[in-house]
Amino acid sequence: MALILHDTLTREPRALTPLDGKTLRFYCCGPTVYGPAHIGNFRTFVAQDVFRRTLEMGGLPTLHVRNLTDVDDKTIRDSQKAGQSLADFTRYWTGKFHADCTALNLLPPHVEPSAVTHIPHQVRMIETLVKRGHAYTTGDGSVYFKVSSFADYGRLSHLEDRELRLGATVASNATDSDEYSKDSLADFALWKARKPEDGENFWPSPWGEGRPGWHLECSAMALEYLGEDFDVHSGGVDLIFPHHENEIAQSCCATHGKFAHHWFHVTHLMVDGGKMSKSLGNLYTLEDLQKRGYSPAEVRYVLISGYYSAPLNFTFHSLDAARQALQKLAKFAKALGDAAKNNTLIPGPFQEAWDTLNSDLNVPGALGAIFATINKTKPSTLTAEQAQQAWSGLHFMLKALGLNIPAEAEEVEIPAEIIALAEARWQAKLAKDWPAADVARKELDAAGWVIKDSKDSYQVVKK
RNA sequence: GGCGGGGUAGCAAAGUGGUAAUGCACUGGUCUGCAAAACCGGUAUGCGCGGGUUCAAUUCCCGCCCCCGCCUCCA
Repeated sequence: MALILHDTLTREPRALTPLDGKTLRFYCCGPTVYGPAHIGNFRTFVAQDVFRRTLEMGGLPTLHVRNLTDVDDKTIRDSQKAGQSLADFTRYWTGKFHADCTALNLLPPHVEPSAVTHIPHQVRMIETLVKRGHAYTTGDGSVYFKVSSFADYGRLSHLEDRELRLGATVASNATDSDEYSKDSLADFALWKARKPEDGENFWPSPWGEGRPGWHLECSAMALEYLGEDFDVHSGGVDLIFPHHENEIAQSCCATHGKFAHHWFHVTHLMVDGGKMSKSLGNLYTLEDLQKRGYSPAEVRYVLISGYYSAPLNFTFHSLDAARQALQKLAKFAKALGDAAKNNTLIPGPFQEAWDTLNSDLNVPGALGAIFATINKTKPSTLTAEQAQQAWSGLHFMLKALGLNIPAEAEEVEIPAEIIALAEARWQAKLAKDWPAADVARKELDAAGWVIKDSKDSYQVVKK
């Protein structure tokens, strides 16, 4: 079954079949490594991860390329502020990013190229664009892409000429713009001439020392690892314009290919019903949430629990709900029994959930179908074979969604006095000495332990 | 203003031209000395508002209101 995915460019759902007939090749715009990524960033990366997992579980191999932006205004500025070299600074934040990705159970991309290590590729591309008349140099040694040279510009974002011309008018009227200003405000930098504030961060080029423009890196790296034509390009909705629009323009003008054939954009995460921002104090990192006692798996659950194309409202209540939902999945898996475990993962009784997932990555619909199946499946009534199928189907879906269900509460050391207290309470209970039993239970509670009684035994667990 | 995404129960969130999945919360029951835990149930006459089409609309059409994002380097 082929995954049906909405395409931003054609604005319609389209079945994904690999251009080369074998491997689905896709590019994702990665993070700018100048600080900790927040959960909004991760909504996009997690959605891309579900995308990849869905393809692979469906039997289609992928080639996943995601870049690291390790040179731009922000990385240069903040590395200087931190008194570090750009390389040291971005290495640190790249490490943090990778740790978060691992915690969130994101499959590492097959290729993770960085802008700094692909300067020659970018320079070559600029040379081609200049040679073909799509780019021009300015007096200071910068190079700009000439937007008016690409007729299709604006097709992805559906921006009309009016908006683009608006920029041009402003440019011609600007009195404070420097003497090297570009022809049109819509034109964007491919190569930025070295400036004093860049410090040590400059590279040689045919146009003099400088550094590459932001938009170009993705085009150059996609070309290097995926070729002139590839299947899917993905990123947050905010990148549609100008970033992806510019990528299309550069790439189509520098090659003979069509660049990405399908565009997959993930809508932004909202927090408490509004935009996430530092000033509102509602910008969270994974670390922030872990400090509050939430697991990465719970965060991942929340991030995938909304349709990728619709706004998702993040709240702490939704994290609590995610915790319970994961527990419910874990309980079901456990109730199937150890004998149900097997290595064959097929959707089986969870076929409806799998179909739903393949329908434009409808994760909330798929989760609903998973729970619906669970609710009508009574583990105790299943034959050994049925239990195995249920286990297989559940784990097939969990793998496709990248959800790790909570492990059995690992054996925590229970202090001797707690064991003694619990035992005393149990004996009091057996002796029907209710007051004494209740006192013991209260003491345990105060100490952070809770009693779970069953017919003829009990359990003490940490609160 | 232009473009795009939304407005469904207390919260979150699917879905459909024929009468609303699912998770949380809430609530009833079983169990319990009472609880907790566990298990079994229940809970939207209604899908932003107003019109229209239709035997039938939350689902299609028209108008309006509100929220979010983008409109030059923010996932």
